[in-house]
Amino acid sequence: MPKYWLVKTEEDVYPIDQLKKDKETLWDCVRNYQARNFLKEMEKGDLVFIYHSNSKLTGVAGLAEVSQEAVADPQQFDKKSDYFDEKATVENPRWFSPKLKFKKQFAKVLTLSEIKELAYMKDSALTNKGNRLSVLPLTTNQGMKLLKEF
DNA sequence: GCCAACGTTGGC
DNA sequence: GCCAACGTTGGC
Repeated sequence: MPKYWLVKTEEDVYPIDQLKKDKETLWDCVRNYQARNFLKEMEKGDLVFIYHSNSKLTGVAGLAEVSQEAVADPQQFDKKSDYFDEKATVENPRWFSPKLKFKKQFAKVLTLSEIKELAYMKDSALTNKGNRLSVLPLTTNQGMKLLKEF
């Protein structure tokens, strides 16, 4: 049974269209411990909703699948990267990135306000107050029902 | 661009 | 370990 997750990306930075073109990408540059821990928990075959935050249309735009479990995020070792972390070493990396494979782009973006009206989405890190986490788990029930909205 | 809600850092 | 100051996220 695959688990369900939701990851955020800004439409300007890495939209679902780009994932579609790339077919597969390393989900890197996440620099938040809670989010990192969820990235490490992802298993091959898990389903991941792609959410556009800070965008013209804020909401769920598509679906991806975990194609490889998390490895050390290479950006943390690259001095020239904005995501360089001087406290991270190859032997003891701090940040991790799974590989995500494009599955589908939804015909329309399911907006945050629409998601908030769905009773089964009432209790999630996405709809609760705060909503700053960029990687979050959904329950199987939420994931399965959300898929049917498209 | 504004602002609420966090998360992180660093002094003590 | 506490907490103020600061930085970031994300909705609007």
